[in-house]
Amino acid sequence: MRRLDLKKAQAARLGTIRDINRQIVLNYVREREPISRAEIARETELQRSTVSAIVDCLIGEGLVEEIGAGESTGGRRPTLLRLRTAGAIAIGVALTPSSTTIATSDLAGRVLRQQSFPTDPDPDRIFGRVIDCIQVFLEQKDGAIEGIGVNLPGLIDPSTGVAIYIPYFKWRDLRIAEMISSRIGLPVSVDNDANSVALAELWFGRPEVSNARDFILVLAADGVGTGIVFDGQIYRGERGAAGEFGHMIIGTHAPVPCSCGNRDCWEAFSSERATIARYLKLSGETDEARINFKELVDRALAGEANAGKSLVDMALCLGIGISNLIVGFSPEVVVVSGEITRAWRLIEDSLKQTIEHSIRRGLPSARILPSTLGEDPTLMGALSLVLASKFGSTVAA
Amino acid sequence: MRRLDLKKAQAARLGTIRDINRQIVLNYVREREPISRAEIARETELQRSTVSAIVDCLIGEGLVEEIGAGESTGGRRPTLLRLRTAGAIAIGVALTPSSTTIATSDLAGRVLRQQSFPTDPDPDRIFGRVIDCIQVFLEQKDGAIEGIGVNLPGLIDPSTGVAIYIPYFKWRDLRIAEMISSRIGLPVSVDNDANSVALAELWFGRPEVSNARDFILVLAADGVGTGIVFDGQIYRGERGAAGEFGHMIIGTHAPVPCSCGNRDCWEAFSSERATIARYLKLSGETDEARINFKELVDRALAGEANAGKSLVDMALCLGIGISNLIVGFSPEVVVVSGEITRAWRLIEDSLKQTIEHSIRRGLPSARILPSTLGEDPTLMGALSLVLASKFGSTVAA
DNA sequence: ATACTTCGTTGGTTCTGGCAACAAACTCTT
DNA sequence: AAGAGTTTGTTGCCAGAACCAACGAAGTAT
Repeated sequence: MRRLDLKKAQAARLGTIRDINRQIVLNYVREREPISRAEIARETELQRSTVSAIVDCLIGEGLVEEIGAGESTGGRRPTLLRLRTAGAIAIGVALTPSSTTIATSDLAGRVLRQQSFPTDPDPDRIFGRVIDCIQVFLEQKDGAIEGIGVNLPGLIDPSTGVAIYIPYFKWRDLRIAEMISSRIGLPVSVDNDANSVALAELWFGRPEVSNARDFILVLAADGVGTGIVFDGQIYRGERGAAGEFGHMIIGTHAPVPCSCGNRDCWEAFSSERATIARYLKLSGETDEARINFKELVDRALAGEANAGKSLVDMALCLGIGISNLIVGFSPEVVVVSGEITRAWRLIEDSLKQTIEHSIRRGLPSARILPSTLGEDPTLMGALSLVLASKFGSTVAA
Repeated sequence: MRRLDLKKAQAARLGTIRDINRQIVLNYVREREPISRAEIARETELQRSTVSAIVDCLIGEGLVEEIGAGESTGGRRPTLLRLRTAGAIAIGVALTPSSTTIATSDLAGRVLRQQSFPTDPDPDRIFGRVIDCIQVFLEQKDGAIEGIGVNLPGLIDPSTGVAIYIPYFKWRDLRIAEMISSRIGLPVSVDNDANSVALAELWFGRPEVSNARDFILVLAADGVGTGIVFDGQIYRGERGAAGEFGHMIIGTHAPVPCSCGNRDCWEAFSSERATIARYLKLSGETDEARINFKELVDRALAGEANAGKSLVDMALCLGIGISNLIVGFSPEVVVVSGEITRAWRLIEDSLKQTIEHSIRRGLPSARILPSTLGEDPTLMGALSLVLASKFGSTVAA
């Protein structure tokens, strides 16, 4: 029961009906491959002839391909269809405080080529290198790249492709989309890291997550970011500034200052930086050559008590903020992402315990799951910015 | 860029295109009346002939009517259209802890007949009376009632019409929709008070609010409820349990226990009950015949210092929760509703001050507005449950 | 008066899904 | 082994809705 936005609402033209059905058929192929025309017709209640016409069109566009006949169920064998994944179609750029990763992927989100290097704090130098790297990928011509997705940690306006503020490097108002697009000539989508990881979970996560219409992604990294998915779509708020629940107040005297300067934000308690600070205090180290969070997780997994304890503390703090979000949103699922998920077995209990404890009587809880995106969720996020636009609907319900 | 829900997605049939355009044209008439066919055609970029066909159809259904010719702009004068508001079309039932109000309204949300009585704590008795009252309204036959909307304060599942838990009366699992529908034979929509007031703001609020795609409504009454509007639609979450940010933790030692039993919820600091408790403490009264919150506001408006101070305290507490919501959602607007808005001039500064103070650098703030629905926002909410379904879209974008 | 605008309608065209019939390909029964 | 029955995918025709062009109606400006 949505209220129409008359400024944006597009009246349905003759082609709209086809656009809607094309989108639906494409998504059936994506989610249920291998699948036959007849089965799509049964599920959508479209005529087999209509589905055939649309599939012919999708095959013509190179999005779908036939892969021979399936099993008979008492009659002619169905011709099975799947996504045509030959060749690279998207480039993703994941910029984090420590490193920058660039990769190409096919239509199904499988990474084909990948390259990483340390992130240079000078914006001109790092984006110069990113552009060079993109050009190398393009010259390899193993597919027709249709777009570039970039994510970085901070406040981004995705509609203009401007990075408004990146706290870690103190970058302000970088016109990233324009910078890359003017050199490369391809469309560039830019978004916040947490939002784009949420997008990746929505499109490429495990079914428990990707089939949820409403969920929250909590990305615990150098800061704490949240991505909100509502009705199968990323909620961005005004100027793309939503999802900054990391700055929700949950207490006082955090171990480190938040990127916004305060010491009472959720982020100041639950980020990787906060956890490293706690670990250093626990173990009495004052090593300025700060230990890497990755190493800290490794030590915890190897059984080092102090490392384990600091991760558990992190989980407890994460749990407080998550419980607040569950109470307000009542999402189906909360996904936790970031390096810490490697140590899931060490923290799962603490996390869930805090949450169960503070959920109010009568209100349903939510499932808490670790990220389902494998090695590099942030990279998948960057790629999703491009891939989701191939499958996502701007029109239909 | 929405991800389709294949289980729910309806393929576009031949009639879909007309449904979409019909909805768009109807909403142009609603929002821009008086308006001509030609202007709708210009704005929607549909053909004038197409718009005419759709308008004929809407006139036939009794939703739209012609009201003579408008001004010429150098050629033939346009025929102006408006919503046909003759007769009652909806019945709304607003049940609050103190009183229950029932009213009929026309298509534009204008209240035609209205009746109130104290709310009986016994569910059978109160709903019996509600049903009797509805029947009286129906017998008056001043229109064709198409549906009944009911709201009440608590946890509701709108999809089944069941009141899961109403804290104030300790009602559990009342099948309200069924109860009324089986006696009256009309469709019944049931929802939480805050959600339905948010719906009313979305459809019948001032343009600053109703044209916002994303806003949050904070209903400060016996409890504190929040209604979340995302992308022009009410966000309900799983089992309709979203919007319970009233149970967000914002401190300790609240003046009264929350309806959930704890003393750390936002609601326990900012509700009418909390404010009355503060007032009684300030003024040294211990009168068990509790003062009405309405009276408290009257006294504050009359200049009584203790009454004013307790309202200011309420505003400060409301501000803390609101600032947390702004940081996370970045909504365009936050609407405050409830009896307290009568004293807006007394509390506006305190409210905005808390919020400005805790908004983080770099993040946009939001406009804070008092409810724009006049006398009885809750009643408008109940009516909106029916009216929104006449205009809302389940299909188009 | 005459020319030009704007509005709303009409009749024919085009696009797209619905429908029915059909051929292809396969299974199962006799 | 043959025929009956099923399932799949295609083809040709129909119908609904938007598109388009033309037109009459009703004004305004010269």
